[in-house]
Amino acid sequence: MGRWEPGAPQRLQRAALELFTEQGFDATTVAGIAERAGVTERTFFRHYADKREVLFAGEDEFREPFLRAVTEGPAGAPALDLVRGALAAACAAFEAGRSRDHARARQRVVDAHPPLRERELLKLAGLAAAVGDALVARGVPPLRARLGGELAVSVFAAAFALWTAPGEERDLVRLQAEAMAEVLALVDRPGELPGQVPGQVPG
Amino acid sequence: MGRWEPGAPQRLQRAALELFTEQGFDATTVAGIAERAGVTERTFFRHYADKREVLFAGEDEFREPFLRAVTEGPAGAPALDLVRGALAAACAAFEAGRSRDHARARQRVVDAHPPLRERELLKLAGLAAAVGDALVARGVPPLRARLGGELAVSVFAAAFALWTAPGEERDLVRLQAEAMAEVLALVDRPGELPGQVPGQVPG
Amino acid sequence: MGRWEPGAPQRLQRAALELFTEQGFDATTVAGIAERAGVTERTFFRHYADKREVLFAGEDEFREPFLRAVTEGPAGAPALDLVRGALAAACAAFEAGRSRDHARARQRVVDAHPPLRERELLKLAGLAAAVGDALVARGVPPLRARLGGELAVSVFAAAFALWTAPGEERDLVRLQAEAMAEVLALVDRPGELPGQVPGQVPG
Amino acid sequence: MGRWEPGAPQRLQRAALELFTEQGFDATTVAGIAERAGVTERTFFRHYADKREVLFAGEDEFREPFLRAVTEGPAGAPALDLVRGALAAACAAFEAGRSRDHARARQRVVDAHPPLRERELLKLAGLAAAVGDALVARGVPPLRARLGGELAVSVFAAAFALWTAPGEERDLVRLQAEAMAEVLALVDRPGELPGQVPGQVPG
DNA sequence: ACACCCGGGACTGCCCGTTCTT
DNA sequence: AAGAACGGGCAGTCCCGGGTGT
Repeated sequence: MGRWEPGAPQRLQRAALELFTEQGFDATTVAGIAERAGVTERTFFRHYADKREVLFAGEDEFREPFLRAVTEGPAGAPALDLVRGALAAACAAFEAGRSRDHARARQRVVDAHPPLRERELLKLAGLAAAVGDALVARGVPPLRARLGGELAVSVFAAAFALWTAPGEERDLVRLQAEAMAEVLALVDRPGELPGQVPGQVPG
Repeated sequence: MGRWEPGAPQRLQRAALELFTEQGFDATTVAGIAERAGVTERTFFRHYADKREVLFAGEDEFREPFLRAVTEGPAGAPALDLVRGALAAACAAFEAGRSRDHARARQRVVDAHPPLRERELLKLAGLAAAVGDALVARGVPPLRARLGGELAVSVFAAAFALWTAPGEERDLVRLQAEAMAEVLALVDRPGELPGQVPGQVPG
Repeated sequence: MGRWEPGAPQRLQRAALELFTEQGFDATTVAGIAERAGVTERTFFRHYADKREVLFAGEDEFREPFLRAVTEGPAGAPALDLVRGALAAACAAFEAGRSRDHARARQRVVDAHPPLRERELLKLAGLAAAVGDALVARGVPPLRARLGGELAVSVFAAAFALWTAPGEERDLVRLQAEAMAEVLALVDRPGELPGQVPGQVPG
Repeated sequence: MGRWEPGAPQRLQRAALELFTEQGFDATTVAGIAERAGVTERTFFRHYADKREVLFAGEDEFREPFLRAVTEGPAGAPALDLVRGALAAACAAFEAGRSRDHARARQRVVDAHPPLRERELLKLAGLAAAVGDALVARGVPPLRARLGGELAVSVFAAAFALWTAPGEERDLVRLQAEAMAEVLALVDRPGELPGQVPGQVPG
């Protein structure tokens, strides 16, 4: 053990989320975050590449399961089924992670500040591209794969937004299923109506 | 008439695109851009809110037609048809704008630099949200509307990426139609096969 | 007039010299200099490229006369005479500049701190090279010109070191003449003895 | 025996020279040098006091012979003869050291980067001062001794510069002799003409 | 709308210290 | 002795904003 309190990254994350919430992102300085965490500004940047990254560290936790589900999905499955599997895996990984309250608090801050939104969108776009590449590796034509990746991320993001909305109690898997059903309804696919969990046949 | 050469914004845009291309985004300083444009650094920030914005000024040209097509689409039309109309309007507006060569050069730079990608994604996300809101105003349920907006932007972005790809010669409308067809194929809608322009019946 | 006290560069120079004298170069921070000068750290770097440069700004005052004396010296004069002329011009320019007390204080600090010595040596080497180039332009062979430039600077530096020594009262011209005489004595040139002003023939 | 590859200093020197050559001094980070050498940044600073020192380690190889030649020169010899002896000793020591190609590569880098030039000049100034002190110890008057030390170093540096010039094939002793002859020609000492090796009497 | 001067925060790099390990 | 891991502290650069005068 060194001379310092361990867990500097966690203290920095916590301090940053608090300060961003209390006074906003712009009004918060890295020096202020570091001070509250009991380290120097220099140490902040040793752990996080920039002021925004402190809210996004470890957000790739659900990236791996997401991609693995595509890569290891059943052979010969249509692209949409691979996407469905990926969404299910991502939901499972995510709900096993941080608490819903923490996710809500964090998302409130991110949604309120364009610089943080930008970072989040970049991460999501990277995930969408990775899913697209994985679909290509499974034999899906490139353009369709790209759109499949973006659709997967859109559905996930929509479900996540609902999950972190105030008052919402339904769980992530359920919300994601509803979002996917809305996509199908959007393109007017008969036999699946919005509000139903896919796979369940009415009547 | 002032003492200075007019057209500072144009000179700044041109200088920025050149320098970003020559030496990369990070290695280019605002002072360098201003110098090449023959103005001071301070003047740069009078015209553009930040270093990235110089590549995105006036990019909302196609935002208005996009939204108007949704707002003024035929009453009672299904959401997907409104989206289709918006895409067509956006393509028309875009092809009437700057040259394809300029778009290619600009897009090369944007794609190569994460900070510029972030800004682009934020603008697209804003557009998607606006389309979603417009769909809501047309009676589409909120979740479906949100996904419809993102789908519209995904399709447009995919078509645009192809349009600016080196060697690609097909026009934007055609590429957008193909992208939309791929979306339908993805969700396995019978009667429309991928690779075909929708409406064209095989054989 | 702006909102701020004018003369920021002068205040910074003065503050830096004081602090370097009081607490040494390393123990002095740029923030401390700026604070004493009543400006921010940012302003310090706007005026001086680095922490050392604050003691060397405007030191080229004697560079121009030095070089001009070589360039405009009498046609056909031997290299050593051009050097002599340059030294005389430099002495004149220097003594017309800041006070001897200031030069003493500044030189004490520079001599005591290797980083400042390095900067000084670089400036002197640049001057020597410029004199060498000027001599080449006057027809002196390159190698001899280079050595002539370095000799000129060596003599000037030696005289200057004496001039700023505590207790020394002789003026710069006199000291420079003695240094030059020592060079001649060193290479054992008959007819000119050290301690005499060159040109004066004994007996 | 430790677990690590031995010879870290050599690997660091090699890596630094390569990187400085490839991308310049400023663009090269200590972390980059350490990575290429297969050690950590911290280890770099255990071996070299700063980023520049890695190119100057062991450069004092010729300092000792240089000074010894002055200290142990013939009693009663004139200062200039002691200087000559020192130069001869330094040349011998240097040519026994690293290869001429390595010296060329290193010198190219040093000459191209002011921070490295500064360090080199400081080392040379230290040598000149030491030679001056040694001359004082041999009875040379202080001012003349100082100038003698600087002259010795100037001549050596000029010869070294030629020796590392591209295409130059003459050896260091020869070049040093020519430089010394130019000094004598500069002060117009009769009986020795420039371009001749001293001691050779013209036909 | 441009010039200039200055403030202030983000971020990087150099360099040093300590502690634990081998 | 040599190295890994972690943190402190300062120099220096860049982005961006405010103010004032022309």
